[in-house]
Amino acid sequence: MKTDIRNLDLNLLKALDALLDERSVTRAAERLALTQPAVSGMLTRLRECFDDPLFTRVQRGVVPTMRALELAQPVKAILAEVSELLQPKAFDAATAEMTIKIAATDYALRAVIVPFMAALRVQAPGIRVAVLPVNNEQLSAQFERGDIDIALITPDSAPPDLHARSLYDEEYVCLMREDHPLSAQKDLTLDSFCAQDHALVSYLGGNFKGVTDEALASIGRSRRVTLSVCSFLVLPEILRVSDLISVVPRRLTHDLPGLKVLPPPLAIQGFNKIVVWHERTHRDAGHRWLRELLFSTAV
DNA sequence: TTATATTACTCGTGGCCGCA
DNA sequence: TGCGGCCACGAGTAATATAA
Repeated sequence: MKTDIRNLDLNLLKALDALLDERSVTRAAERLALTQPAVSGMLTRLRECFDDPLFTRVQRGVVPTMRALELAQPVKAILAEVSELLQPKAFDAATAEMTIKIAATDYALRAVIVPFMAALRVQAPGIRVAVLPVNNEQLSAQFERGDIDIALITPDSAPPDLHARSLYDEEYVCLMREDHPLSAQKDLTLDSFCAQDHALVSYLGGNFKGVTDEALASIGRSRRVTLSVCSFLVLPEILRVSDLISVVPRRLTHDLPGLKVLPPPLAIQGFNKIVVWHERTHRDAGHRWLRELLFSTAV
């Protein structure tokens, strides 16, 4: 039989390597944790593969042919490369160069991505981040195609086939301009809260009701929402130049000069923010490091 | 005498096929 | 399309034959 890669496997190369080192079928078998006949059989298959006797029998063992000696170094090199291939690739954040794609709402952008980026720039300056809008209906497909690597969402919109971990529990607070008439109140009353004109964020746009209205309805009260915007990011500017107040997630109220935060006068159900990712990136050292950084920077 | 090669057998795996 | 049964094949072992 002529040399045919289809009949050659790594175990045969390991046997050839052991035979070249030991010059004995019996000792090669001991090294490979096999029996002598097993290695003898492997030698037979090696002889067929390379169309050469490879080893000739002598009084105490076997001696390699010229062909076998030629193979010694290439075989060792191949086995070393395979061994290296099987080692998990080390990840060095300081020198890593990669792009991570994160699906996030503008809320998550400010609450999670901003502190994440501050730490990332220091620890891994070679890593680029692309933030994409969240598309709940397409999330699984986007992960499968590799369009996104991580998504920052709420548990109710998480597909069951993804890995998920809770990031934090968010609560709502009331936000208004610093010199707003209501800001003088130590505790915002329900009556003054309901009497005020409100602004809210409707992620899909155009909606004038949210979790605050549901909480009010449950106690038989209501409010007037006069502005609905589709982004959290413009809300502070609007509140600074108007008498509108707004109920917003607490993490959006950090570092907002000219605005005041008060606890809402009723219980409003908060929400849980989670991170989801696909099996495709689950074990990758770089992605694992990035996820841990995300968890450590989200407070 | 000692080490290698061969033989007979066992066991695990993968391909094929029929069935629900 | 998935599952289970059947079969063939390869690789292993123990026992034994053979060669240096």
